[in-house]
Amino acid sequence: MAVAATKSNRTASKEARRQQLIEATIKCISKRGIGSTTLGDVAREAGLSQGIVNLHFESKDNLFNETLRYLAEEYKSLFEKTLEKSGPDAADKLLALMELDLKPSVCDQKKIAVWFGFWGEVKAMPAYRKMCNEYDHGYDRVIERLSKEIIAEGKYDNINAKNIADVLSSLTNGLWLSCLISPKNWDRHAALESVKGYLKSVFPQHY
Amino acid sequence: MAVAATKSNRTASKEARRQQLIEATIKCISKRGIGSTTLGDVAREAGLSQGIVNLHFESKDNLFNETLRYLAEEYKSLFEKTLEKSGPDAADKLLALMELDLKPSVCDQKKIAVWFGFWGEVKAMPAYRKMCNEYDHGYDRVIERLSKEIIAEGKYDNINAKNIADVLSSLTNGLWLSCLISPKNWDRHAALESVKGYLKSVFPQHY
DNA sequence: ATAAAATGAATGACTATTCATTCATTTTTC
DNA sequence: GAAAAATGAATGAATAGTCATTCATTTTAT
Repeated sequence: MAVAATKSNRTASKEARRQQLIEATIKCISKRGIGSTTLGDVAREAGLSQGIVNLHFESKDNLFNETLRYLAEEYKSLFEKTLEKSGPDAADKLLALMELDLKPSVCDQKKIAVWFGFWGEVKAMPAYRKMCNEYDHGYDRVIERLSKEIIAEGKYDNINAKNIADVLSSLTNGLWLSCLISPKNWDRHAALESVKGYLKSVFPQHY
Repeated sequence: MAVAATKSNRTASKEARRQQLIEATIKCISKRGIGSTTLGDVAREAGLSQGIVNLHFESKDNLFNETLRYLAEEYKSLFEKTLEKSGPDAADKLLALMELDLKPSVCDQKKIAVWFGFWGEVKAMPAYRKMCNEYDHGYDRVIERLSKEIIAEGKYDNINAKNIADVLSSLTNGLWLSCLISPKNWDRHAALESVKGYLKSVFPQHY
């Protein structure tokens, strides 16, 4: 059992508190949106006191930045693990990565609400844009590289790996948005079929 | 010349003022995000006084709702005009609608920033979700119907019109998001090629 | 002159941040 | 091993700043 968990509720380790507050922030943002999430809300959600966020995060801005970074790191780690464990072919890896994006742990209403909340504020906070760009660019390059391999293997003509990567990343983001806006009609299985349908149509020999 | 335009700057018609304030709102949201757009900002952007928004829109909430409705109506009208004037075949109509989404007047950084701003707040404001759903659903049905026609014409096997419609709408939203987040690398032409590439791969006889 | 439109200072509600105090835990002392 | 002292996490009331909204007054149009 981790040390932090053995401690009483009153004094948890600094790291555990930060984690607890970030999770409360995700819940609050997904319930109320960024605009109407107050530090009081976050503290209440975490079952702690008014001043607690400033104690651990210095400022509201910083809490939000760290929350975004937390989600970005979590995704990054899943992405890398997936890339590593899937295979052996590029086609398997590409499919595994697309499946990852639609897994319940990634394509989760709470988390998506936070992502879109931040994207909506991207103009106001250049820090968000910078962070998003840095992470996303890396993923796009991986997808492009895998596409290139598949294209070479299949001797596909007339298709462009960059183009495929663009479509796949846009498609994923778009599917997430539907999940956020029309959760009632949202169907994880149908979404995956959409992605597979696309892969089949561009790489018919592989899927 | 329209009547409104002939009036002096000081006292414009009610409609012209509302329009002016909605445009100022779009500018402000695209610059600062929804979260930090104040009524003072909007008034200043419009070159008017502090209390002006409440005079014409009653409340901030109402101003934001009307702004969203304005954008939605503007798009609706473009969509209908495009559907009507393009053709004659379903394939032409479908392409024209996809091209519409990437035209500078629609795929415009300022407007997209507003859309995503609202989407980010969708959890907090059920009114937004309702409005988005109502409009979007109508477009999806049109796209699906056109896809069905194309499928029938081309006797395409193994493809599902609903699926195509989902992909196309997700793809568009995703391309808009890239335009918002990475405006530096954003390339309208490449985006259109991505969409065309998809159409070609699912409807090879038509595109 | 009257009505309509616009102004902008004033109000009041809300909320991020601060900080003196409380409390559980750990360390030191004897 | 028990009592005393120190630590630092957590609290929550108080502060300070922001901003939506109101409204008495001014400006403009007819």
